[in-house]
Amino acid sequence: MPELPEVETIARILRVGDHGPSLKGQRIQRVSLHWPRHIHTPSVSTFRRRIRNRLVRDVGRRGKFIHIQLDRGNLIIHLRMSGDLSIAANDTPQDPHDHTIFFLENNYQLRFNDVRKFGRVYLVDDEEQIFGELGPEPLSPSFTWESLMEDLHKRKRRIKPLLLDQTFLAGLGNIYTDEALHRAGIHPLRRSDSLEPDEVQALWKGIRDTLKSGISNNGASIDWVYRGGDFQNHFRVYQRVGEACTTCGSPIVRMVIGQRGTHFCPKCQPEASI
DNA sequence: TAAAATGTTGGGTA
DNA sequence: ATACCCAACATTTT
Repeated sequence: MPELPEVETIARILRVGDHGPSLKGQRIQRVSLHWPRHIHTPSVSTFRRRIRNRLVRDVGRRGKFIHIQLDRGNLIIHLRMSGDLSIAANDTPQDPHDHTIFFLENNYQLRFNDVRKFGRVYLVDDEEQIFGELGPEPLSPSFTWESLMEDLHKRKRRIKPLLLDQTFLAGLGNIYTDEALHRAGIHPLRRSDSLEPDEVQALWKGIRDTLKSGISNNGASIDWVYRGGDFQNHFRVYQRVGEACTTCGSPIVRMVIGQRGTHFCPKCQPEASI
């Protein structure tokens, strides 16, 4: 479940606990690797050695990355398409897709479940090794509509793929990008440097409102991956092809842009003046 | 059955 | 250097 609100929801659960202990304050005894290619940095053997006996100081998020601060170094995890993290007691039966398991001192485990195996795990001294290339955090106070307009006008790209580019803005994925563009009334093929100030303001607000709504609903739970999130019931365009636009009633359409399915309302997001 | 799925990355073209 | 396309990664679902 990989976009900003889902990652934020998972990070919060790890940080404060849910119906069980939190990860914060726990010590990692060892790691069990059933799909060693999960480990991206450093080498698998070095990773095994360096993760032992590390104490978890805090858990946070940057873009779509989970950031686990240790007493020495940083454990950083990207869930990609199908990853999920949970804390489970040792005696809770494992799922066949629990590929990377961290054993904790309190007889619990941090389990990285990942059906499609696209996820990645990093252990680095300086988190900027991983976060350094990321664009701004959309919910941070330093992300303003003026800064967004400045960045948009530096480029000449179609707005949808640009918003998906994590070096441009960190955290948006396919669902929240489509939802944000609909809220802003902007066609996904519009050129970034063609957006007028009032459109940029609407986009800025659309992005932030969509993400905040996603977070307050604990993210979206779709397909076979379920986490208790509810945002899938609030989609206005995503996977609603042929259904009525919540604003004007027109049928939602789908097209492929930059190899990603893209959903929008042709009336509320007019193609005119692309 | 072929297509598509919440993501990224590397390679190639213009 | 910028913009864009395609394939790849691995698995499941429609």
